[in-house]
Amino acid sequence: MMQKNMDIKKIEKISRALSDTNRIAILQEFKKKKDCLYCAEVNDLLDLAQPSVSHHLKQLVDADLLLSKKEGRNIKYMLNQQVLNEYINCLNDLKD
Amino acid sequence: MMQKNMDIKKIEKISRALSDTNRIAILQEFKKKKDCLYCAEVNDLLDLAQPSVSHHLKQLVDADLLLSKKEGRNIKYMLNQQVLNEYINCLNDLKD
DNA sequence: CAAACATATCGACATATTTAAATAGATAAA
DNA sequence: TTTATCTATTTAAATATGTCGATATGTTTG
Repeated sequence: MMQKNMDIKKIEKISRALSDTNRIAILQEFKKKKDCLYCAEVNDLLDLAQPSVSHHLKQLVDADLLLSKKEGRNIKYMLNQQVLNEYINCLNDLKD
Repeated sequence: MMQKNMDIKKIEKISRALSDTNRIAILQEFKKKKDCLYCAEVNDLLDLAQPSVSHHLKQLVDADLLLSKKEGRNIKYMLNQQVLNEYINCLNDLKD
């Protein structure tokens, strides 16, 4: 079931997570991969030190835009389509 | 004509404009009003000093989310539905 | 168990953002 | 034209954010 009303603090948090070119690039990378991305792939994607990448991934996870799953010593990330949809719905509600 | 691809810097700028509860509240206020908001109404809406409100409105205008029109000594703001739509389209493109 | 690997956390620094007081500019009213 | 009103800009202070080196934690491999 789709939650229609995100509270304003949640909208702020997601917007802030989206307000960085590195994090947007991470999200866009999901289109190229099937349905998941590994931490190491994100490290290769971005021209940043490992702690910085870790920081950006944490922002996205904390905003619930990404889901993470530990697989041995790797971490798998998946796009949280539901939260992204809820966010888009809130933006659509701004119109009219 | 709808521009489909917003560049990553533009997405960042709009996201950042949306990453503040005061600015989100401003945008949500457009639903209650017919199609425009005056600067003075925004001042009444937010519990902030006038220069702070001016700052937030500038962020929204600089991101092209708001259009402004001078009317005498007042300023009228309108939601830029086209840019909002383009932004939403970019977010939709992240899915699948 | 020891070494190698993957990711997270800490500490420090530089830059950006939010806020408000003071002031400036532009327009309307008296 | 003087005064009041509306909005923007400047300046400064507090807080937040992005970055990386160093290090810690957890996991696999030898």
